[in-house]
Amino acid sequence: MNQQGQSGAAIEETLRVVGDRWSILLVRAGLRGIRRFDDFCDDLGIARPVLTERLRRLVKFGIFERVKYQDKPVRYEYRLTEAGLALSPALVALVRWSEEYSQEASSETTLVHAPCGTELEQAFWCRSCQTTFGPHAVKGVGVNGES
Amino acid sequence: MNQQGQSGAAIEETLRVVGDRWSILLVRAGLRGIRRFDDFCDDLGIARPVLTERLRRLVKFGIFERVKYQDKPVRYEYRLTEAGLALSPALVALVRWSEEYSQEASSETTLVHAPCGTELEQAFWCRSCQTTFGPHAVKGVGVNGES
DNA sequence: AGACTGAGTTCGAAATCCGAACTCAGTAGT
DNA sequence: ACTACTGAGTTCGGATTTCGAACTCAGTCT
Repeated sequence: MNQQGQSGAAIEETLRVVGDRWSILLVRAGLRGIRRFDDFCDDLGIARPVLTERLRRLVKFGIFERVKYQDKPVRYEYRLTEAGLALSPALVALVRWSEEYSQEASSETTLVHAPCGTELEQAFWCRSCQTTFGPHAVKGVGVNGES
Repeated sequence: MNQQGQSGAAIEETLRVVGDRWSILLVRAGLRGIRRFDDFCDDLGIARPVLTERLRRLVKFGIFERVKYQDKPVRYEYRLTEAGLALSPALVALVRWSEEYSQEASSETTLVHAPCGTELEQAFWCRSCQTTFGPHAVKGVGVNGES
C-alpha cells in the first residue's frame, strides 16, 4: 500500500488512534482535569455518539481508563493513563505551533516554565553532545530520511 | 459552545487544519522530501480527491506552498513552508510516543541527532534559566492549568 | 408521584471518504 | 500523424462517518 520506512508503521498506527479531530482534544481536556462524559460533551461540543465511540477506542488503546467512581447508580469516569499523559509533549508542541503560526492566535503567553514563568521553547536534546538543537538537525530514518 | 481558556481557541483552530487522519502524514511526507501530487498519492495511499482538497487547505493555511517547477506543460509541486517545517516537533513527539507506547512498535531507533547519530530526546528549554526540562515543569494556562 | 442526574443509545439527515475512471496539456516514440 | 505516456488534477456513485435531537435506564431527591 505504501513504501515507507520502519517508523512509518508506528506513526501511522498512532494516527489511526489519535489522528482525528477529537482525540487530541479529549486528551487535552483530560489534562485539564475533565473526567466525566457530560463534561467532555459540554466542554468540547462533541456529539454524544461520537464521544462514546472515541472514548471506547481511546480506552482500548490504553490512553484513557474507565473507572467506576460511584456505586449506587453505577457511574464511570475516564482518566488519562500514563500513556495518555505521555502525549502531552505532542500536545504542547501543537499549542506552541498554534501560538506562533496560527492566524487568529491569542498572542498571549500560555505556556511557561513553571518555576520562573518564562515563556518556554521546545527543543531536541542530545545526551551525548549535551546540546539542544532544532528540527533541521534531526535525522530521522523514515522521517527526514533522504533529505 | 465551550468554556475553554484562552489557549483553547488556538489549538482548536490548529486541529481544524491539521487534526485529521491525513494532514500530519502529508507533513511527514513533505519532511521526507516528497513534493509531487502522484508521489503523495502513492506513498500514503490517499484517495486523489481527498489529497486535492487536503493540499489546498494546507496551502491556504500556509503549511505548504504550491510552486511551479516546469513551464512547458505547467506543473506544480508542494513544498513545506517555514510554518510547515515548524510542525516537526509535534511530529517527532508523536513518533516518540508511538515508539514508546504503541503496541506493534518497530522498536528501532528512528530519530537521531544528525551530527552524532545519538538518539534524541525532546525537551523544553527555558532561555532565562538556561535549562531543559520535561512536561511536568510546564505550566500552561488552559492546558495543564489547574493540575 | 414527578423532576432530575449521568452515561450512554437510537434515529434519520448531512457531510466525508473511497476507488476507479476520466480530463487536459504537452512530450516521446514509430 | 498516430499512439502511448506523464502529471495534476476532476467527476462519479457508493460506502462510511458525523451530526443534533430525542430517547432510555437506574437511581435519587423533594
